[in-house]
Amino acid sequence: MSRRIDPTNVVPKYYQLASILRDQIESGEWAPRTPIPSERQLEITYDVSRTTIRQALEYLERQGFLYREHGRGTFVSPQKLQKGMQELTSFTEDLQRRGIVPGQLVRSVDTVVPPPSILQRLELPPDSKVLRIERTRLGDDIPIGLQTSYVKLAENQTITLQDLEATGSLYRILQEKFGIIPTEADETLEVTLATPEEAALLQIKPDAPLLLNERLTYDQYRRPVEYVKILYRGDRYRYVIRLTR
Amino acid sequence: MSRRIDPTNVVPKYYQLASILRDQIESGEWAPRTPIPSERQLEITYDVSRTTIRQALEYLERQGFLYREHGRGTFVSPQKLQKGMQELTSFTEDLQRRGIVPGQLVRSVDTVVPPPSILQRLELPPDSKVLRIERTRLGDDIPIGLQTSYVKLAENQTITLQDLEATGSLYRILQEKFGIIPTEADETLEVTLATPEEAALLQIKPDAPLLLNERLTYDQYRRPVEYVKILYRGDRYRYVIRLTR
DNA sequence: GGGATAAACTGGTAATGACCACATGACAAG
DNA sequence: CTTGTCATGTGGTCATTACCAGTTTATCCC
Repeated sequence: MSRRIDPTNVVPKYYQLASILRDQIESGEWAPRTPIPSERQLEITYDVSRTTIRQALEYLERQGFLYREHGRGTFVSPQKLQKGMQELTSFTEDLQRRGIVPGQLVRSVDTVVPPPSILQRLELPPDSKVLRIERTRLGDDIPIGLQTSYVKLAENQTITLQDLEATGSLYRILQEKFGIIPTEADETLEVTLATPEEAALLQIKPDAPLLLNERLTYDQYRRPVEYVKILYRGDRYRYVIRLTR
Repeated sequence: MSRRIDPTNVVPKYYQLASILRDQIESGEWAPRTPIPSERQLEITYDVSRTTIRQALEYLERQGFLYREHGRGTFVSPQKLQKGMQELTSFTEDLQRRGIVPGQLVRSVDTVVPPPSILQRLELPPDSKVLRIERTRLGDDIPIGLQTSYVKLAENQTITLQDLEATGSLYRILQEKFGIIPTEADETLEVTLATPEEAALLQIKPDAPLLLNERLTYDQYRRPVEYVKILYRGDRYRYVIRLTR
């Protein structure tokens, strides 16, 4: 056993346990496809109830680290499945995970009245104003995507260029400044062709094929908070996703 | 209260309860954004323990029907979020859900030695044979995608054209005939251009932009079972996905 | 040796009871 | 009226106990 569970810690026990077990998996101490100790054994080892054990295991199972077979045991997932790609992540984390150095150029931050279709998706009345952020996404310093975000904010809330350049992450700002946690999102992907303006910004030819990614993000109260449109260079970007039944 | 829980039923109580609650939500009896009864109240109403209540609620929460707010209650999700799109579904279900009549032409079913890159992804030794299925996917009788599946099967297992035409679903065959349950998958999406052959099959011009969807599917034991490549017409298909944190 | 059976595992479901953390509203104090 | 406090209701965490349902292994019997 590597670490122990601290009963006085404010972090829940099941979460502490999950962290410990995840470490054992990621360090290779427990090999893929091999069974981990049984729930009754873990109960003894870590001196917590089976309730807690199962809560931790279920958490790791949902993240793709473990899988269970009734009557046989709980097993470590093959490494390929351990990368939790099913989650709602930002562009930044996404590229980092793939070994590409992410970067961005903020082209503009302003307040506008967006097209009606976008207002409707954000569940806002006509002529409402929202924050618009236009960015160029970079991978290893090469432009790979044009991103336009429309963010629903309350009257007294705003985000500045300085905020964005300080953290680089819109999601972190939303969470830390306004307590808004992006929790769910609907996303679509389709093919389009570059307009001359888009082509210039992406340093490609007009009519070159692009991957169009649209996303509507909801917060922890299931209110739409952000509509995003990203145009990716077709030759430099690939969208990756994990699906679970 | 509509239905009751049958304690003698082989179906677990939490699952029975989840079905009942899901019906109340889908029928509109419980409106979006309104709180459902508290866990203590449901305990009394359905005469089961809070353990069971919470198991049912957690299940529905993961499916997107409910969301919780600590200290406030459990709420019905907005309808848009109730469609479980994050799941591993087949092409058929996918189109049906979007109101398009799905169809397919099975172009060929045979056994081949696939390219090394595919063998590697299926974790098979060089020169292994796999089942190849080539299909044209139709939406409202128009070709919208070319699908090539490579399926890992044991020596004594095979799938025939008749099997496929009977059910139309490869996944159902895998499950019912061999007990293989597709559980997880890694998927990528990118842009390519149509070769002359592909263009002919899809009734489009050569070099027209296509959406390339590759998928590696794993079974309940986390073994790769199927590699799929689908080429969609860029002007007739849009990929839709739900993301959850 | 072969085959049926039973014991000893595994995870899955369920009940009960306790306490904690957070949100809300009633109410008293200023 | 405003502010702070406290009671109450909500979901979140945890321990304990019991039994069920699959799987594997040992064992007995032929």
